[in-house]
Amino acid sequence: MKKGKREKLKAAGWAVGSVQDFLGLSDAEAALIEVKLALSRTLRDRRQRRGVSQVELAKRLRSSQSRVAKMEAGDPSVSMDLLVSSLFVLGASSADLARAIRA
Amino acid sequence: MKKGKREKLKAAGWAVGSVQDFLGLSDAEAALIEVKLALSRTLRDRRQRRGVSQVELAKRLRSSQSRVAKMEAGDPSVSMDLLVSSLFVLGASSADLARAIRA
DNA sequence: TGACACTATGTCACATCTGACATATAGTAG
DNA sequence: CTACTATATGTCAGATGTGACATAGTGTCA
Repeated sequence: MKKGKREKLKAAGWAVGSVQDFLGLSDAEAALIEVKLALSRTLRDRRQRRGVSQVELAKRLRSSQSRVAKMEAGDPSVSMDLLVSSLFVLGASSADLARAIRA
Repeated sequence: MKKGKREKLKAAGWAVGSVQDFLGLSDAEAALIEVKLALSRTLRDRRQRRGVSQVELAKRLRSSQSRVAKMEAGDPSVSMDLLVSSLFVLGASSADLARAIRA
């Protein structure tokens, strides 16, 4: 799977949909990126609402603050597995997850 | 994150929920596994309904038949990113994805 | 019978993701 | 100013995921 494209995307600093064909992304690639960005936003929102710091969340995940920052920044190096795990660690339910994804 | 636990799980051949504390899975770990298994089932169902073979799906994904088989078998070596990509390649929408997850 | 299509499972080299660490910036309180 | 907390960003060795391949099993059709 391609991944370099998302790097360019971030460099361009535009919304995903608007640069899809400029970057030559397939519909499936673009859809996946959009879902991951939606999870990123949901994660930051949920964490902040709960008054949890990135350091604290990292501890609960047995990860590191820098990785949490990357998750919330929509960094392409972050897997969907990690994003979803983080939401669950913050107490989200499957229904919450489904709601976050439904664009 | 842990992964060996899911191997045991498969070996045991039981439903996820029922062995959660036997394996010492946290709620978040168990929830993630359940979501991935739900995606597996949805993938097989969608692929079959569309009359697409594993070989054909693999071609569209630029992956291989064996990986598609592992996806549908709920193999722990398969990432959520790949499962979701596959659903999108099969024409699923974000709403379809959300529906599959809401277990 | 044999030939064919579909699927399952194991292995492995290589690509990607990961946690940890260093470091920088911004805000706030003393 | 200093000290502290929170967050961002880059790097890298080691862990995990990946496609490709081999091979086996199943069902179907002639």
